[in-house]
Amino acid sequence: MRYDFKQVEKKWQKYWDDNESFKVEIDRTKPKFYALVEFPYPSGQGLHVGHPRSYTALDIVSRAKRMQGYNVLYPMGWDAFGLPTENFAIKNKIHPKTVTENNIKRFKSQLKALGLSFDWSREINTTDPSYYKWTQWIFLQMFKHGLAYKKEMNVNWCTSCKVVLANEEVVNGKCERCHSDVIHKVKSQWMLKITEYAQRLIDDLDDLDFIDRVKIQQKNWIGRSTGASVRFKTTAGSQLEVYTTRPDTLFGATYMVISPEHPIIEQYSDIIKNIDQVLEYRKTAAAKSDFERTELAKEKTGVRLEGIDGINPVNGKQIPIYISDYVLMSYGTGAIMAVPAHDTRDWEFAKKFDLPIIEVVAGGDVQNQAYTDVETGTMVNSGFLNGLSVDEAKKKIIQYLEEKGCGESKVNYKLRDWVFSRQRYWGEPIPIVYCEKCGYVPLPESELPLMLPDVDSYEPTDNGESPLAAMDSFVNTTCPKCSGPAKRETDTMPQWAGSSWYFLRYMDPHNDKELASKEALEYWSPVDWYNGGMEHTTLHLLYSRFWHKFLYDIGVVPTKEPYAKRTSHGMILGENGEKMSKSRGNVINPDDIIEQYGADTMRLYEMFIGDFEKSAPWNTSSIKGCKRFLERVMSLMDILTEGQGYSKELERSFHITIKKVTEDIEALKFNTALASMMTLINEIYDKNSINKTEFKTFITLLCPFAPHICEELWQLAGFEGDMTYAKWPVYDQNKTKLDQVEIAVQIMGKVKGKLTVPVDADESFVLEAAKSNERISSLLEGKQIVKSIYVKGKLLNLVIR
RNA sequence: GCGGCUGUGGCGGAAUUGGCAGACGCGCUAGACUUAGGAUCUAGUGUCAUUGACGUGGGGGUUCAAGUCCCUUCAGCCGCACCA
Repeated sequence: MRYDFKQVEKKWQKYWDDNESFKVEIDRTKPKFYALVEFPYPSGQGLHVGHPRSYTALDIVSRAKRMQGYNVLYPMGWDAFGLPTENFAIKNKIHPKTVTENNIKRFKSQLKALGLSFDWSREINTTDPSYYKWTQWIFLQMFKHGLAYKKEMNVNWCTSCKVVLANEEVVNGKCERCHSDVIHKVKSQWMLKITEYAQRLIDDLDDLDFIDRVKIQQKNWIGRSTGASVRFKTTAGSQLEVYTTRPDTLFGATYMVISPEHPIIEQYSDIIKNIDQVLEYRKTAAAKSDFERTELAKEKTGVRLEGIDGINPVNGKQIPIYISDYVLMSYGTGAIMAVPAHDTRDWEFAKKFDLPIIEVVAGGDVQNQAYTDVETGTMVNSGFLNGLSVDEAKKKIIQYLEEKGCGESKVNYKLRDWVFSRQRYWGEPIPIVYCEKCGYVPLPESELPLMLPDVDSYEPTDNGESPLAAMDSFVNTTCPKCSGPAKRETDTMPQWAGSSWYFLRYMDPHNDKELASKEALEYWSPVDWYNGGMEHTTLHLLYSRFWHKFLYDIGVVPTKEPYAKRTSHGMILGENGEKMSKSRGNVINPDDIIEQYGADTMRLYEMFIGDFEKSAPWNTSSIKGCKRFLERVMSLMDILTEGQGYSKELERSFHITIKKVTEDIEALKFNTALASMMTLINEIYDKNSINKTEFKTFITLLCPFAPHICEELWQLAGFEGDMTYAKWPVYDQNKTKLDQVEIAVQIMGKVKGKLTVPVDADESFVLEAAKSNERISSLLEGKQIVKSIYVKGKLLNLVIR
């Protein structure tokens, strides 16, 4: 039978739409299953071939789960605020709203052409005021709970986007998006206290079914370290506090270093004799971009603070204090004790400035190289610590510091608070008003959503102000508290705001009283399976876990974690094995593939391309294999007989295939699931007939992968009911087994022959059978069997002498 | 530098987790059908050698048995990076 995919696919896409086949409601008679894929940013380029890999995978899971009796929520929406849209709008003089609408239209039709089983009645859009009302509402709750605060601080500033960037958005000192230089600017910014959740964000990973590399990457990003806080007295009287992970090496501290921004410089500006030189160094450091700062990392620079020294609390020794940009103000206390013998950076600095290097952990050659091994080594030159191991010394020194009141154990995190302001137009307005009298005042919830106004120009400004700042009618307002004159916040939220909670909105997308009803949240939470890209591990995934934990704390959501399971797909590369990009000229347009081969073939190919979790190069000629397979599936109609029940020849193969496909879907092994169906169809053609029962099983197994053709065949074969909710086939473990198996006979580990034996034959039986085999017996002639190893159903290995 | 991952035919990739390496697909070779084929079908396809040997980046080890475990080394990819 001919396979007219164009007609078939159109027909069933229309059928699913007309019947709202995938629409779900709360149904307590069924177990629920919430499958989620990262909603796309509707860019002007349209869908990338990478998108369908993730969407098809969870579509397969969703379709299989529906057939297995689950009430499945598989939603889709648009993460539509963001810079590219705004930049396109500026360039082409179209309102970002219009650009967004057009892009969404295109994306939506592309997704529909793939036959994905989304519940479109739950479609959401982060730029819709009825959506961002609740994004703003969550921000207000954070503000009220002290988690959103405004702070004058040194921020990352992209010189091209003209916008502040979060630490997570700076890559190698460049803007993640446009790769322009990132410089530092002191600006007043809205911040979110993600650091308050650092420990819980680490701890709660333990109970989650996330792939390991996601857990590891999040833990590394949060960067917990344990050490001690130590307060050094100074010759100027006051104290200088440092953080160290190696308090055991305190006797080896021969100098101290403060970061260029450290406030002690202001404090002692009249005591520091070379203050001009110090301020000059600070100025130079500030002028460097992040990129230069890391680029120049090899060569240490610094200036000594003349006229002020630190005093080592364990031995009273006076040690010099330096200012250097290898110490960061944003970590720990912005000051360190330097132990050149046991820290590589301190060692380099000490060599350059000719400072003493005192060995306090034996085992290395500290004049030539810092010795940083903590596993072995004994304390030396360390007074009361001498002879102890590093671990013991740590405990003892902390005890000592606590007794003396000049230090204690301390935990530090690399994670910083989240810079939440953006100086751009196309984002959620921050619902805060500034009043001279009352300070920062939250908008009353009744005034939400605070609508993003139409402005004359949404060009970004060089002075670091949002385009909204130029709009007096928006800016000038009255204080909700005292009714006096006040000014609105004009920065907007970052793109990550709307996506930090969107999975909750899908549960109850049209609710105008709450972000979602208690009932819906209770029923659908948590997301059972969330698939998305590794690139979001330390951005969206971490941010949304943070928001969700906050919402849990204030009693809005019922679970402390949003996602029960997280998996990640590999990238689809260009045919040349490089990352697909316009500049490399290796971009494959999904529209072309669907046009030429059809959506089912496209879906199959994207799953068959390789291990789902690994990246794989696109190969247009390989698609043919999937197309041929579907044509062979269609042609099963030609050999279909009226018989019922599994035939003798195929029964075992069917049970094996059902088992394999069922298990592989759960395990993300879509490639081998398909391979097993290909093997089965090859067997069916060898036999050259298939009956009704077998056919039904086959197309049911294939339906999640290639739904259009299977629906068509379901109808052609005259099967009853809606295929979307057809019963998933079950396998019988006993029927996957053979009565007779072929086992390998090895001599000294090399295969020398094959034997067919009953599946549960014992060793002596097999040994006898082997001996009576002509070839084997000739090899055994004159030899003695020293040992025989028998693995049931697999092999017999004889060790001879 | 730190953390993580990968290395298997001409290509994409399988391998029940220590048990017959190369499933499945692409490509290729030969044949059939055909006015024709970039369609379809059939057979073959790791390498070398006429019986057998060698083969999972290299070297070593454990084991009756290693792609899988251990040590070592090389190559590539990704993430973080002066985090004290």
